[in-house]
Amino acid sequence: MLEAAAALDFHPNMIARGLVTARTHVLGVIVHDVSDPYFGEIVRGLEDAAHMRDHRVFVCSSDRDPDRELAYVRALIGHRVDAIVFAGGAIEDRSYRTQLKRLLEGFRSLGGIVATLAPHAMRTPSVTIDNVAGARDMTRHLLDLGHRRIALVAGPEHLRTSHLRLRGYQEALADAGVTPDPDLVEPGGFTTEGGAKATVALLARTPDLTAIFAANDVMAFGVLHELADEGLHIPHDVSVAGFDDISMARFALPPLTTVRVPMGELGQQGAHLVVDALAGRRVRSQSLPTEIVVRASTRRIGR
Amino acid sequence: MLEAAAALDFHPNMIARGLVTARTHVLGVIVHDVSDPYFGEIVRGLEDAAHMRDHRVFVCSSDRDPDRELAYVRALIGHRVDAIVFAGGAIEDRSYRTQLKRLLEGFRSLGGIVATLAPHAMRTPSVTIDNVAGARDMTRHLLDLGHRRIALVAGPEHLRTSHLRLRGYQEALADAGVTPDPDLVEPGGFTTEGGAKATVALLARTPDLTAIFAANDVMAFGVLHELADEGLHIPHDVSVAGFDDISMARFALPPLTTVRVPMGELGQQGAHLVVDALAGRRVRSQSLPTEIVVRASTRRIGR
DNA sequence: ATGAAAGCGCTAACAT
DNA sequence: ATGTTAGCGCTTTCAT
Repeated sequence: MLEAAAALDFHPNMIARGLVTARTHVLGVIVHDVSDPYFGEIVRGLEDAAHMRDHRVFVCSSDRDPDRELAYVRALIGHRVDAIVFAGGAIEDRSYRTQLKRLLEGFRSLGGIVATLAPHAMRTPSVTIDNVAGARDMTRHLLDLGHRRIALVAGPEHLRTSHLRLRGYQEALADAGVTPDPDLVEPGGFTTEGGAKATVALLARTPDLTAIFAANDVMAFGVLHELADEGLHIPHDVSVAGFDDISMARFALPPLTTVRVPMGELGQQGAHLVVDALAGRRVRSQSLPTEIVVRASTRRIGR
Repeated sequence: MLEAAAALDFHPNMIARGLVTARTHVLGVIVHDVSDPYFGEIVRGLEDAAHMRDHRVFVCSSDRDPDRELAYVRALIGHRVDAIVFAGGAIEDRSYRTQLKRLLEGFRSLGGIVATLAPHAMRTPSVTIDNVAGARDMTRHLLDLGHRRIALVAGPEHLRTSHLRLRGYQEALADAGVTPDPDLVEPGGFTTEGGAKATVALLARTPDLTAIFAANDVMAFGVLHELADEGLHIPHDVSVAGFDDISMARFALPPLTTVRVPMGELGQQGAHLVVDALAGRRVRSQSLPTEIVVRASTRRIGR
């Protein structure tokens, strides 16, 4: 009978099944933007592992807009997804947090699972990396290279991930006894455009900088671009470092020194975590290691 | 009563609704790889428009593997998605085509809609660009700049999009009376890695080339990288052009001359097309315009 | 062992 | 206008 079904391309109706089993085999992932390489790679990993374990995934790009994010969460609950995965860092916004919390309580009472792939205050199982350590390591690397005037192109202000990477940078400077200079820190919004703009500001304000650490690779591309535009040579005049190691990073000119974040694995482990939890297995949060990858965009200071 | 529902965070069950209305408000999009910038931007556009019109989207990265693609189509049918959108060009494979055709017949008989955002032989409504014209225009641009030895880093061999872009290149050369040289054409698999490798091969085989046209931007990044590695200056020694205009293209070093494909709009129009069709409106295929965007990676030949 | 029936949460068609 | 009921395609329970 099963062969007959297969031969006739009979497709059992997951919708009907979902109604009775209360399991839809669908996961929702909320990202800032799927077309951002960082999130694209996470979604790809998540999708792969989910597909392997017979689950489908809804992509939801929120642009970090609280209302849009909430609207997506409501829609996902309406579709009775089995789990919601928050891929990006928490948006620091009081009203958003309260509303989200309420929604998620309802979702959980429906049997839903929530997980995060980035720093959140919520007590949900998560797969993350240590943002503070990553930023500290890279800053230390720059320090070891002899740099003292190290600028940071930071992430968006209201984002937890930004705070953590900023803290890592500050900690490394403090450890090395370098006086922190607020003028050396400029937010770049985690966009290439923003990275370029921040570079303009930094160059004007602190022309004595010798290195620029961008809190993500996408911004580092903007830094590289702007510096080249100014006729500055990298790494001769200025060293540049990024964070994430998106696949384009090694093809930047010059190839970008960066903190490798295993985005694909973050997504995969995230999928496994929620599917395991749905199967009733007890799951635990984990932290994946980061690693400095030194390429040609950074160099020892000085002649 | 409705207010009470809203206040209590009551989320009507779309699953149950789907069972009776035979509409799930879910779209499936099949892409080569969400983490590829080209597809990432398409998915983003599709998702935006779908979300606006109250539909959710399943992402399915097939890696252009026929079996994986077929498996995804089966899964999507099982989930009774309202529509399946094929974002990538047709895979030229006999057995795959037959099987796909059968599956889609079943899907249609269930009331499903199929659409494509790239060249396919299927007679489905589509939103596309003219790949031949785009490649012809760019080749002509290079020709106008005085180039005669123009290499092409082509796409994967079994892909319809590759054939079309190759044809545009060939047509422009023929129009200009330039003898085509098969040695100037090397496939690069539509990956950055492949673009770099193709460059190595081309440089060895045809050292007299003065321009390299990569059939997509992702490969152009590899070309740029490899050329820089060889100590060649762009555009002084070699002009480089791409295709797609992914958001990183203007931040390449030097900024990449390319054929602008409106990926986001492709996705948006794709979503509107299928949602309109689902609403019973009669829809028609459309072709979106491409445009040459000249940046710093190409220059007039010459001494 | 196999088969019949109830019910998941909705919508639509019906009756009041 | 309102309320009631049948049924969507499955799984699960219960009777045979």
